[in-house]
Amino acid sequence: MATTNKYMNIFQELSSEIKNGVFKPNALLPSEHELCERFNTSRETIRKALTLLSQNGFIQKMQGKGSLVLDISKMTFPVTGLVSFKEIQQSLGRDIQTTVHKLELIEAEDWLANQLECPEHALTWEVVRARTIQGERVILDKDWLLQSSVPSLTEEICGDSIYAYLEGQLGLNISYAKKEITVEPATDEDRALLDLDGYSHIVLVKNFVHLEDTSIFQYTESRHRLDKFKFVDFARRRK
Amino acid sequence: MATTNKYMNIFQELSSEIKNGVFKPNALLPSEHELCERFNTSRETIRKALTLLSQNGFIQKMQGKGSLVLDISKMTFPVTGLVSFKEIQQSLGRDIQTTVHKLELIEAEDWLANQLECPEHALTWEVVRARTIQGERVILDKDWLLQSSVPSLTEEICGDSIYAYLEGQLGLNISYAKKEITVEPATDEDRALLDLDGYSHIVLVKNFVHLEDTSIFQYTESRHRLDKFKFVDFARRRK
DNA sequence: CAGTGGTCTAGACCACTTA
DNA sequence: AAGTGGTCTAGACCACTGT
Repeated sequence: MATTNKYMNIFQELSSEIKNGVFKPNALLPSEHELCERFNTSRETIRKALTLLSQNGFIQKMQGKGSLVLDISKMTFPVTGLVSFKEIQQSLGRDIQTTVHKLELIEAEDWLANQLECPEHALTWEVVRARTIQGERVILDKDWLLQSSVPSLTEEICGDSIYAYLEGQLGLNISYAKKEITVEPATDEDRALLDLDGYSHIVLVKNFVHLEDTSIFQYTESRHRLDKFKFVDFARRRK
Repeated sequence: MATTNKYMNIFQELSSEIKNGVFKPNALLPSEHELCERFNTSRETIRKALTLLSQNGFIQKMQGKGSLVLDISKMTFPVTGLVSFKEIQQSLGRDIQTTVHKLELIEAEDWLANQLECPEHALTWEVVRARTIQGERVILDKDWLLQSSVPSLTEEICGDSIYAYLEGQLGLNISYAKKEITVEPATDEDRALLDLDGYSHIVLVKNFVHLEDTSIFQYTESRHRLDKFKFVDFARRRK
């Protein structure tokens, strides 16, 4: 829970107080000066925490006035950014089953080596999983992970959350990702492993995940039935 | 060009140097200490500029090593965040025509008042525009703007860029927006005003745009033909 | 070890809001 | 005028990377 960072701790404490209604929407946070006293720290440190709150949609800072608490309930929260399928569904309190259809160590073909920006024939875990929500198989997740970063992988881990294993057990440092969302014709595999319900197309979310050394170690295709797809994004205007 | 902010100027100068190849991908930026000397400023100010570069995908900071320049060309840049249709298309060098189908001042019905979080019957500009790309009408933009924020609106402005008018002429301060992306059945209006090419569904991007006082002043539905939709997102992991 | 970035401080000055 | 947030500074100490 407690990270070593002062401003990170303050951010987490304030954000959970907002979530728990200690600070209500449309009210003002205590002033930066007051927060300095409460957390016994300097103003720049408080400001780093407030900047994080602002970037994550918790508050709106207004010069001369204060920091206004935004209404999180209106934001279908935080589905944007680097959040795994499981984290999102858990936050919605959904009931999900995962079926692992494939878990193999393969050699990367040229198209895959291209996506992963790795040498051809690099050893790669290929994982195919279907996600069942409320009795319907509506998402097909296809993952490729470089074995150089992930030495071993078991069906048990894939049935749970790969992310939790990577960050928790392996201590991999994920730093950023690029997502691409498009709509594509459904493949035979989609029709076999999903309940497509007559839809001829699927929403394809490609995800390129980078480590702190900037190398790609995971490429994911998340294939969603059209009517079960939703993406929410919160963005601040950069002047 | 030159904002009053030192760190903003440094961010813009460094980012354009990266774009122009002064700093090449996979090379390191000068150290923070060196940048302090070059820009004649303190280290925290340099670090604010570098944080912006990092958040926007230009660099990856590595403790003990330095700031690595990322390969922007791989990022289909910056389609994420609060960028208007016109800005995106211009950045891709595309050839676009806009047809204004409707431009009326109406009273907000209940569903619209709900989206805009405004009183019912509030005076609202309703704008419907079709976007033609390479000869095909593939995007239908439906905008609603509160007249209290936008007193007048002409067909000429709508044919160009509403955003440029709002920020440039009216001086409106847009601060953040929430986007929702889903897939919906095409309506009769979609079929009438777009070249749907047989597709039964469209990608719907809802956009709620907020001002600095946090009020919503614009609600937009951007309806895309399935095969002409693409969304790119760059996200950093928040630990 | 020297050099890098990561965090934190105490204070300064400015711009904006409200009364 | 007093209180708020926005910017900037000069310095400190720490953690990590390389040689």
